[in-house]
Amino acid sequence: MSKPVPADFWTQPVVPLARALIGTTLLVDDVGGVITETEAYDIDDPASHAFGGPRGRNLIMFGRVGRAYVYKIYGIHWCLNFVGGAHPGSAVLIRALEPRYGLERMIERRNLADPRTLCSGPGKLAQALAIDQALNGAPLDQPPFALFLGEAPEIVTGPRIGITKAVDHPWRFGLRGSRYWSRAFPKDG
DNA sequence: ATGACGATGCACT
DNA sequence: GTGCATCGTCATG
Repeated sequence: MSKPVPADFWTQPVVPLARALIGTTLLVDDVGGVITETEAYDIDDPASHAFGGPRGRNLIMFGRVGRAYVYKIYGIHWCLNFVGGAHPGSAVLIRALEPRYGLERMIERRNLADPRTLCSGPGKLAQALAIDQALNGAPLDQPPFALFLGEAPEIVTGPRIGITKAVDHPWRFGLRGSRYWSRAFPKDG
């Protein structure tokens, strides 16, 4: 963990932003680790909650950058996004991280001890870091959030997971060689 | 290893 | 009523 996030970090286009977030250390209340997997979602993107313009739950995506967008999926799991990009209506889904800090609290919350699967998926990550609706709209540069850039790592790329529209956009990014992904990336990536 | 399936709430038609 | 930016469990190869 090293330098804090520069002020213009969040206003770069969302795809480079999603790449830049790989290798970043994310803490929520001192629990977290190194982000190993992200996905970009943009406004002109049928798979995005922002598609079709500002309404209902997606309003946060059209608000200030550098904030959390948290939503519930399948009635059960929470998912954490970072609002950012060159224009309103874009965000980065945080899909996985390598646990480094607060392992005991993650293990409690997940009721499972294998570090490999503690945060290997957006729903698991949210559960391990106690992300829920209460953090929707919360600024990422203030507690309980803390974010620290690392050295720029090597990145692998692939199609996004779990969507049925715009399936061919290669907007999923991973920390090359990490064992802490939700699923493998296709070869060559 | 891969695949089916249910859980459970809410946005949208 | 339908469809999710998912996960754990169960079954089968």
